[in-house]
Amino acid sequence: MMELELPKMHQSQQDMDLIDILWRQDIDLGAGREVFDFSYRQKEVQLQRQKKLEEEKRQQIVREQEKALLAQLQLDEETGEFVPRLTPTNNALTQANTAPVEITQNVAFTEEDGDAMSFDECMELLAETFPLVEPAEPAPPCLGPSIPPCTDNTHLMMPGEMPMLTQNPLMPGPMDQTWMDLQHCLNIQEILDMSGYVNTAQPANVQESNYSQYLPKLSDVTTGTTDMCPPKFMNTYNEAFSNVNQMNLKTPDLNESFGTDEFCDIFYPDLEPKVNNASLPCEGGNTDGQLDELSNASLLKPMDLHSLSPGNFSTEKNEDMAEFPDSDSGLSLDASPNMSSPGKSLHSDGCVGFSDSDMDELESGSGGTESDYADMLPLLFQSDSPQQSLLENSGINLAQEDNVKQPKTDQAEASGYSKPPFTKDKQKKRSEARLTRDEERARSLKVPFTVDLIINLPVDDFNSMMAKHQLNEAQLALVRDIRRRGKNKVAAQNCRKRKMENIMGLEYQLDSLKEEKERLLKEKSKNSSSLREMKKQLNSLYLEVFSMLKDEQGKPYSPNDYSLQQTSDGSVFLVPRIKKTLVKSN
DNA sequence: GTGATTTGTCATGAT
DNA sequence: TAATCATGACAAATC
Repeated sequence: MMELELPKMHQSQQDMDLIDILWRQDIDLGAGREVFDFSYRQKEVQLQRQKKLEEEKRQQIVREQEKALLAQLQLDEETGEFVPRLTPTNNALTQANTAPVEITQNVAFTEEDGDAMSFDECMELLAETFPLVEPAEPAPPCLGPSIPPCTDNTHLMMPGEMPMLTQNPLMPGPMDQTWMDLQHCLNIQEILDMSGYVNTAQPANVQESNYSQYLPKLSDVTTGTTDMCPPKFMNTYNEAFSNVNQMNLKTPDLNESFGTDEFCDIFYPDLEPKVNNASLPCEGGNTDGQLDELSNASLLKPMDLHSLSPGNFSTEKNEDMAEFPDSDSGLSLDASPNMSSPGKSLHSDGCVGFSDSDMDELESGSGGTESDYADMLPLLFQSDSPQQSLLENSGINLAQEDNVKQPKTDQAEASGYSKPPFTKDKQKKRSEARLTRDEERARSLKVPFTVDLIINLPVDDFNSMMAKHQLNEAQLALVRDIRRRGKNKVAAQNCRKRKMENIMGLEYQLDSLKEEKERLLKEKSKNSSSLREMKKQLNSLYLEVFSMLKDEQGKPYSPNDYSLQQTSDGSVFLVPRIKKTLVKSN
């Protein structure tokens, strides 16, 4: 039991002491002891007595120390300051006795050998000393003549001995506002120092915090509020994207090719205000949602490999393929599978020279993957007929498909919607030539499936198809290689597309950051000028305060010899700058 | 002929 | 574990 009670008692003692401390701190606020606990009144009386005794002892010790130190100092008749006698023991004692003062004045006296205080010193001193001064008011009265000049250089002016400006009846009324402004000025300096405006040590925070403040201005150059991309936008995008393609993905080149405003205006006319949410339009979903649409619409048309058109592998069709080298893509992004299979080529005369855009138009109009699968899968699974049967059926379906799509192709071509770029056409032919090699291999091994089918069938359907046809190892290996290469080709194209979009997104971010940097630099310059002005005002105010402080003889105190300091309780003291000489002497 | 660009392919790791 | 995807690297074709 005792072991359990003792901790409780100890804890109670701690609580009591804590309450005492809190109560002492709140005396100024009018808090009564009973606010905390009635049971400790008696203890409080005892503590007060003990405290008085301690205070008396402390003051006595201080007085003794002052006497001792004073005995070790001598009055400089020229400066009127007390300077330590140059003996090692005295110096050591002086330092020891004046340590508390040194803490508050070291910076001023060690960093500056000159007599004048720096602005920062003034600001610090004023901020600490005059929390409630109003410069707009008439000049504040100084310490009254009754305030004796400090001659006690041992302890300088201890709070209990120093004239307290705040208690001076001549002290002016509230000057809260002005000193709030002055301290705000100090805060500005601190903020400027800490925020790293110049070195951008914390760019991320600054950006995030301030993004929304300046980005809206970018909207000034936006051309509209449409969420959809206008034709002009699309055209410009095409041009810009072509430039990007020619820039070899080098950022400096990108910078040169895209001006800041140009880029932003061109690509994100209606997205700029959203940037502060860290969701750039080229990143993540937005990228897919907008840039993808743009690029899909006119630039990097993604491969649509799902338009399957099983071809005919008869020998005579091989000859036809030789005549139409562009007729066997199906894998390429740029070549429409609908138009590319051997059978297709046979049944769609005049389609050889179609541009990629025309192909894309066809793809978009064809209903995409599902519809093509609907055409394809029945071919595969309606019967387990031999290969020839399958191929023949494929040819029929292709012919039917062509009848549907051909008019659209003609329409697109006739409208001149997209003229085939020569380079693209060449590349298309090249890719088709590559694909033809797989076709050739498949034909040489008598693989009963088209490359399109091999590549684009879902894995389950693909496995079913493979299971229904007994293929030897070479055929199986080739089919799987074709499928792997085809998938990888699409993946590579998507990967490159994403890479380009990322580059464009980063370019956009870079432009945004440049704009932000410019804005911050302007703001910094503005703040610096404001800060200089406030420092001037502060300095003049500081000197004005000092000019009104008079000693017993009516002489003003010199700011070089005295400084104003504020204690933690808000009291303001006039502190002589004797420490300077002490430091110098050391 | 050379450099740049595009595209396909392979290898490898991640999902 | 297999299939697929993502991506860097390389090579070939083309301009």
